[in-house]
Amino acid sequence: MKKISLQTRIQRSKKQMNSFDEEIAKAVAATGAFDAGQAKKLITVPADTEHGNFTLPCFSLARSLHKAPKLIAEELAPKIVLPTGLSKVEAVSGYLNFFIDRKFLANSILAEIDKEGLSYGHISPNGKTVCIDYSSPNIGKELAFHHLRSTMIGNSLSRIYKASGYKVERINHLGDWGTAFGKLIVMYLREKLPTDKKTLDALTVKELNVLYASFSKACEAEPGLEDEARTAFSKLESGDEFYRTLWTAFRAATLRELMRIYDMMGVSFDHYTGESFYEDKMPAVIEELRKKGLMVRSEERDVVMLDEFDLPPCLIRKSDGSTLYATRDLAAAIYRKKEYNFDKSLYVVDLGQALHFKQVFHVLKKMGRDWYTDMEHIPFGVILQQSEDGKWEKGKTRTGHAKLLRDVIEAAQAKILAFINEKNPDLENKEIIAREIGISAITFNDLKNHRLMDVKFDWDSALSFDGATGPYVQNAHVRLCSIMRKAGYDARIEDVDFALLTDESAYELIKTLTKKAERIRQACETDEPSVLAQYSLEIAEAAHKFIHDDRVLGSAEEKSRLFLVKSTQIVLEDVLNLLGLFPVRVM
RNA sequence: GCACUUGUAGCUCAGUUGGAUAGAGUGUCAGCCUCCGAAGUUGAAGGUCGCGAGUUCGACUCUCGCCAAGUGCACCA
Repeated sequence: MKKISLQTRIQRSKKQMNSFDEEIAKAVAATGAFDAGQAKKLITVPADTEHGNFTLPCFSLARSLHKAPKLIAEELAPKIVLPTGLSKVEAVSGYLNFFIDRKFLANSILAEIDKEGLSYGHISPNGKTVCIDYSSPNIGKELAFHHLRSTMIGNSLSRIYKASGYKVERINHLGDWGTAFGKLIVMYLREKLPTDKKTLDALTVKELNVLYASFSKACEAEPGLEDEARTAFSKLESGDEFYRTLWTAFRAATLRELMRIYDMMGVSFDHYTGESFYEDKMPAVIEELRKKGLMVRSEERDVVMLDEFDLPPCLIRKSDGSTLYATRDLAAAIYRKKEYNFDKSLYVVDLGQALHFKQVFHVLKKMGRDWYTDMEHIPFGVILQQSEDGKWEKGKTRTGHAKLLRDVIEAAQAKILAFINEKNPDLENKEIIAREIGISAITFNDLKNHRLMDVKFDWDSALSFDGATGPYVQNAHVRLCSIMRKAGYDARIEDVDFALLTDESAYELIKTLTKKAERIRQACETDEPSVLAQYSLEIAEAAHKFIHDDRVLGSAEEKSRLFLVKSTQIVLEDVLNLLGLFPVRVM
């Protein structure tokens, strides 16, 4: 007797899985009522399970056939020869509803997860490169709470793109150049702080932050200070060695603290090419603009006019000759295209800068860089916190009242730790686990809704274990791990009887697992980590319900159910990874 | 003034790309642990999908016009 290899079986079932809609379309077309293309377009997944796994509305035929849709469906249903893997077709009020064979579904999906593991649902390399510019904080300031959004959205997107087959260049475009450094230098010298090497090497961000605050304060009494700062930056830009020494020290101090926090959050980058990196690449850009006659003199400044796009002019150089944000972004865009030859270049930056990016992209267009269409601003809303009078407000940076990210992380960790001490005091490494859960909770709170929504941050709901939260999703993962641990052996697909995984709870869970590839695709296409955050909730819910309804250990169905537990854990772990959450195994 | 973003249950939000009776969480009320983590689960109540037209068999979804809130709009980034 010939045995069909597992490999062949999987390939066969996978093919059938991915083309259910096509198979249905073909089967329907065989009746002569629809053509296959038309039918495939109409087939959707109904919201309600009662209406099957796939549905085909027949309303569009009503006119051409001069018949009620209800009748059309009823006449069609008995004529349809069901493709493999489908168990029945039903005609209900104008819809043709198709039902998948539960056993077949369980078999094909679990075999696929068994074979592909964590990368189930991923796409193999497509040879394309995407640059993702995220986090990009300003040097000299500590990471504030609102920097979290770009960091976490970008971190998640970089993982999602990698899972979608892209080569990803993760870029931290540090704000390490610009007038801000003029301010720091002015203040540093004004306060007569020591400038010997030892002192400079030991500088901390905290001290720099104090300098910023005192600069703002001093400005109120002495408005001329702003000009002084601009002059100082201009001097730095033109190569003053002493200023350069100070700048290097400021940068190094900030970077040390940044790295510490990124490590803690599990965030990393391939390139720390900040704005200063493009310092020597800007003259060529300016020269090109001049040569092409795009740069004009206006009110003492050099600008590129963008009237034809209904946009305000883009400033290239200030009246003192120093460069601006846009100049550096132009140089950076051109450098990245040359260096990485990207197919896509993303900028994860808050919504407030939409106009700036529009301008930069259009200047590139005028420069004849037709790849400007591959660049995309990925905007997001701000983080709001509730004030005493109940109003949602932005955290403010200028007044220095903004919450520091490290304080927020510490507070979250403490809160989770207190909870662990109450529920599970003997847990090993509980400080680290508490920190991972705390960071995940904050991250999840940030990613669970659409990017463009403002995040209304509320401690109690973000760190709660109930509802749509990070801890809730992690708890589901932990419970699955716990059952696997207690089983004491590794579940194998050879021991599974798929007929035992067809009850309502198991079926719903399996159906949820089938959606992974589609959700990753959707998250990537729309640059929306929230798609996967919502999906993780769906998985957690279905998993909770399954282990609530279907006893695993000690049951007659143990081996089959344990395998479903394992498969679910694998899917959930990867989704948590894609979101940038820590998939903890105990808590 | 112009541009962009957002309006869905008391509150915080989903809504599978135009499909069937608009769904979760939270809060309120009522259930479920001799049983793998109750950090869970079941149910009740809660709606003019901002307003008004249009497109069509069908609109929370697409188009247009209003209204409200937020954010940008030439020497910060």
